[in-house]
Amino acid sequence: MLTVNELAIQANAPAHVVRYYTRIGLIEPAAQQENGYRLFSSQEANRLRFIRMAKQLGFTLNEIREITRHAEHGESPCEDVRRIIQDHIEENRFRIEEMQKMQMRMEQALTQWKSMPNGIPDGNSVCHLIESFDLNTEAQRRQYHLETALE
Amino acid sequence: MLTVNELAIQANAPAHVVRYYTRIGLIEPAAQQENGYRLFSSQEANRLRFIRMAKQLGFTLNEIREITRHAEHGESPCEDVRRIIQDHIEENRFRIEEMQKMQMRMEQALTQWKSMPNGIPDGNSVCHLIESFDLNTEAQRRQYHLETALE
DNA sequence: GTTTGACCTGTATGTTACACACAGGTTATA
DNA sequence: TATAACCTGTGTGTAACATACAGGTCAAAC
Repeated sequence: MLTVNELAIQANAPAHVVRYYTRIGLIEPAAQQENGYRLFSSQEANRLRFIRMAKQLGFTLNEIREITRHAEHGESPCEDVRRIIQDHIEENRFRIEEMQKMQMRMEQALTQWKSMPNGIPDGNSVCHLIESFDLNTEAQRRQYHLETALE
Repeated sequence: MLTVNELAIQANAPAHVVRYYTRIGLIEPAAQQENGYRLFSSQEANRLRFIRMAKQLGFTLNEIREITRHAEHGESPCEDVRRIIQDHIEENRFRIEEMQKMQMRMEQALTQWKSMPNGIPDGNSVCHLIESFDLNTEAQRRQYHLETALE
């Protein structure tokens, strides 16, 4: 039987994460010491390792919960796993694109601001750097055309 | 004077976001109708537009709060603005890389799994598809170090 | 004149995956 | 036996909204 900390070490996860997973019922202690400390079976260590791997693959904890629930009823969760991972791949593609757009906006802003002095705020303006930021400079339009032409 | 909805339209933000920003004190109604409805000045519409713009550039609401607080005290927030966006650019680069790695892992998993039959999980193996996937150990070691380094 | 319906209001709570604080328990060393 | 380091469970805080809820407002239809 493993305590929280021992389980954490075995499954290569922070201890507070073990406590969190226990709290939301993703893993379950097999027994309890008289002092209230939780004790886990080594089977539970396997489950925790599985959870961490699945998380590495981009599954949410709720999805993982679904998968393990299926598995407990003896049904094969693999169809679900394939479907979920397919969804994640598409969602990730979208997210990565969004982040890259954000990166471009930020870099462009920094470039625009290089030649601008720091201003002192009046009542109307908070920060003229941000307020004057122009997404549609000539340089970016050219960049944009280049990108879309490649799609 | 603008109601929540009118302000939302003017600043091109969802109304529930206007309510949220009001609740956390990022914007402030100038007055209140007898029925409790909030009324905003057009200057507040400027501020809201600023907030939305800053968010587009990747600033968090807390950062925006700091910036506007500086501006209210007559201090120029521009230095902070430049520094913050520089930090965000670096952090974002890291995150994009991580996402791309995860994307690769998932695609790799799908390919590997395509050639395998579905299995009925036994007590030990929750889903042999996932467990059989040979996780990129290098990536995981780094992830773990990142997590433990923060403790 | 009232009733229907669309639309609006504020507040409360749910979301995700933890991080941190707290008060107290345990264990090894001095 | 006292002290310090470490561990325990529980409670609350976090970001930035999204959703639900119960009710208010206003114009049009009857």
